[in-house]
Amino acid sequence: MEVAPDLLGCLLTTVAPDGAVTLRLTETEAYCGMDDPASHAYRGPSPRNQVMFGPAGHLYVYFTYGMHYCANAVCGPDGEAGGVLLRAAEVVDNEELARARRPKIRRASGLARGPACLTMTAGIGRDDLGADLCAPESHIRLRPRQHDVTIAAGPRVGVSRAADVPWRFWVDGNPTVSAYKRSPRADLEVERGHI
DNA sequence: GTTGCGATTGGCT
DNA sequence: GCCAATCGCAACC
Repeated sequence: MEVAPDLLGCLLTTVAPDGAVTLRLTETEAYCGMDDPASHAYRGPSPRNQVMFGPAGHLYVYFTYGMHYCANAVCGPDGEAGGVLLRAAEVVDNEELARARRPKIRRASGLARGPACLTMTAGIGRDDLGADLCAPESHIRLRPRQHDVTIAAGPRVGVSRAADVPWRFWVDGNPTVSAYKRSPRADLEVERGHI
């Protein structure tokens, strides 16, 4: 959890056959392993989530809604399943390639606005599951931020459980941060809780 | 073996 | 603002 705000402003460079794109992270969301009902790791290790239980600094990629990929930076000690969902970013290098990958997006701020948009623009897919984010020779690298950022925090997006914990972090005022939409299921959970 | 639904997006009303 | 698209996981029967 503590890592999620620290990732804001960090640079994510992905190298693919068609070129390299560098993103600056503007929105992240923490998922805290087996204590977190909203985490994929909540019910223990499985073939799908095993990367989350491995050492920190690797990439956990999952496929959702039959069409989208989302990416997490694994954090926390080996054996504990901590992850930070990369929700949004701004393109800082090779906007031309980023636009080529997302031809229907007009505004630069929309290229990596949302977790699945981010993976599309970065060229991240299933093959990148488990990639080492820290190794210098890795095709996906995460580098520390070079400038301070103003951080805001709030409830997580799109999760049906534990949506009330303020584990979503973003760069305050940044246009690439998606507008907050509360999960309809989260509302159901809240209503249930009050009845 | 079957079923329900998801850490979503983009297009249409 | 609402809804379809589309498939893998995991909870059930």
